[in-house]
Amino acid sequence: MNIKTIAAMAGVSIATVSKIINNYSDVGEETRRRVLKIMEETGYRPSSSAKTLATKKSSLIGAVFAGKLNSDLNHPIFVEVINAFKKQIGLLGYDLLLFSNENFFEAKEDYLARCRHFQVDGCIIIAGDNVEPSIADLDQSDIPCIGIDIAMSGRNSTYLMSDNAKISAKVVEHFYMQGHREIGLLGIDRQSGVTSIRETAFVESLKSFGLALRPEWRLLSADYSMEGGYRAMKELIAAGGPLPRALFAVTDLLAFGAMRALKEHGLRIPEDMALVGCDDIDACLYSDPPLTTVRQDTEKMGRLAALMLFDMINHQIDPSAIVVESELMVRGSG
Amino acid sequence: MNIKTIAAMAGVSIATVSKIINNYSDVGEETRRRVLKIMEETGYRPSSSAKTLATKKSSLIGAVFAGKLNSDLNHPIFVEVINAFKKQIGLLGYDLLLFSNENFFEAKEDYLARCRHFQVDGCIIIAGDNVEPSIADLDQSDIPCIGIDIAMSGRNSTYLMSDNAKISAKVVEHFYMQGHREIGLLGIDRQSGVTSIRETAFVESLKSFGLALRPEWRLLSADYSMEGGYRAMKELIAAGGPLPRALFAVTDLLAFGAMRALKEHGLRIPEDMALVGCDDIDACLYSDPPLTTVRQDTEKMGRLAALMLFDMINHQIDPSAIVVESELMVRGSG
DNA sequence: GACATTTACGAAAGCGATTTCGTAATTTCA
DNA sequence: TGAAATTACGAAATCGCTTTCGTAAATGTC
Repeated sequence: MNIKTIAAMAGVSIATVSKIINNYSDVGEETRRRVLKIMEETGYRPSSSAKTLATKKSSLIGAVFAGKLNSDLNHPIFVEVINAFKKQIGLLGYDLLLFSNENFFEAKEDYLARCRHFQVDGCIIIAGDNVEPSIADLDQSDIPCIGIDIAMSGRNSTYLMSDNAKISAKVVEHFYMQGHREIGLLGIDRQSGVTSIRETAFVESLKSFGLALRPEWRLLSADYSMEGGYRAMKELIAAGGPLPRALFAVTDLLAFGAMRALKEHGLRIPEDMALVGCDDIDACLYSDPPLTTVRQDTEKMGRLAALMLFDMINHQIDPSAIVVESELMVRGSG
Repeated sequence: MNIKTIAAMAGVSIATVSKIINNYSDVGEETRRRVLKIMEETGYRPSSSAKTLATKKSSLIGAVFAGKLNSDLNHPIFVEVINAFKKQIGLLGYDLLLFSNENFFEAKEDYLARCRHFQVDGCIIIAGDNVEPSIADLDQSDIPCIGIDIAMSGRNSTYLMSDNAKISAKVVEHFYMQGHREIGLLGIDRQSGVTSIRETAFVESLKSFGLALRPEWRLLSADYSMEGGYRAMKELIAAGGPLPRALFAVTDLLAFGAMRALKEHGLRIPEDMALVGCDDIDACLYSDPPLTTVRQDTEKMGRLAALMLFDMINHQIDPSAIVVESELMVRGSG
């Protein structure tokens, strides 16, 4: 079932059928109706590969998961972003191509080559920590790209991220308003990614309130797991020194770990220690007490990303980066 | 940068270049090396659309989210399955095409048409409740399909699901061995999908132990949300009658809801009521107490699905359905 | 009524690959 | 050494669609 079949059935040339498909004006009204009817009846759909070959447009958006979360759809925040993105981009007539990055046959993951291979019209890059350098090629290429949680600098690229500095400021202010002065930070043993922005901004923010972060209250986890948060808090308690009365964990998972450690030692949340996480993953609602946290508006992030990318593809505008506001969700833990 | 460029640079015909790309044997060793070198240096990659057009194979797997979870990547279990699937299918040389199903311009979601449009080599169908009828067309088509949590019957289709009946049996046995005889069920106000299998199997299993499910201990939620579980449990408590000593929730989220309601009334878990969920979503580890649940081996499910689909595509075998064993994860709640 | 426009359509040349088949050149073998 | 077999390559058709350009017929204009 191809364009030739339709043309033959309608008694017209394939050029005419093509013109009807693409809404050209130089087709007679009666002919158009006749061909349209046949297409409807036969359920004909033009081949995407032939169309792409001819037009160099694929109506496909490539999705790259870069850095530490390589290939991981299974990330509480990003899956929400990509989901919202997919919805919106679908409304705009595109489908999402998830690049596999498990192909050991290729020494290096050359995302640019893969984008060209599939002739994607645009690309979304979801970034964890330690993004691989090949992303830079994509960034600098002529393919419209939008980065999530990664700063892009290319002429056809832009990015979108939460205002991570503001997130920390909001938490500090929240603690301060509640009367807390003994405040700790549970962070990550790493110097890259959005969480490190949160950490430094948190310290800065404390300063602006005339507070300093005591070194022993700066807890460090080796990873983002609950286990990491648990261990860090255990160590702090074991050290026997005074504990902070409020703690900001740069990630909800870390907060859950800390929460467990605190409970094991009979400490109450928030009475003995107020606890605030970051990201607002689903589980915040299921924990006991429900975790106070900073909500990243993932739905908005995904939707905006799609809208921006669409604009870049179709009007080659050169947009500036987008910063999405976050919201403090005050629940039971602090 | 196309095959013609490479051919010109190497001083051979495009036919020869193509043969080298596709590992034909009738190419001289020296020529092969020379062309390969040029391809390497220029970073040339054949166009996917041209290749697909010529071969009718796209190296693409279509992913359809059908039924109640329409378009929702954001589902605790399925996202893990699709993630594992993506990994494995990537190793086998395929990429994943996520169909958008938000395109209002098409009255009905004709997945078969879209598969043909993109000439996907195979298709994975992730199914929630109330699957739309158009899935049947896909099922009966010549396109190799694998269903997750949906029974497929087509000649080129198969499916994979957890042994949901066994899941319930395991829970009943667990409760029984712990000495529980007063057992309740928290289910869904619906007659389709895997959870209803769990419900009926649970009742059957109780019977096999000589137990009956008291009607008032069969709690019903309108949806799968935590809120639903919370409300159902609230009502049961408000009714004032005797409470079961053990409860199986067909979904972890429902269990979390019930857990909250119980806590609000000062009831302890598991001392006053043992609670077991189903699916083992991440949050089970973060709840207090950690939720005893039945773990679906999503990693295995995704991997097996990919392997099966690959076999179906490449050896047109006609495989039988796969049932994946689940495992009871005994944690703090029951 | 003669000429200029407009309308409606089709022929044909791509797009970038694959694949069949033909054919020189080379090797094998009796 | 001559015929047969093998090797190494290329010409050309093909996949299904888009798009330019040409043209016959219909329409408009004065």
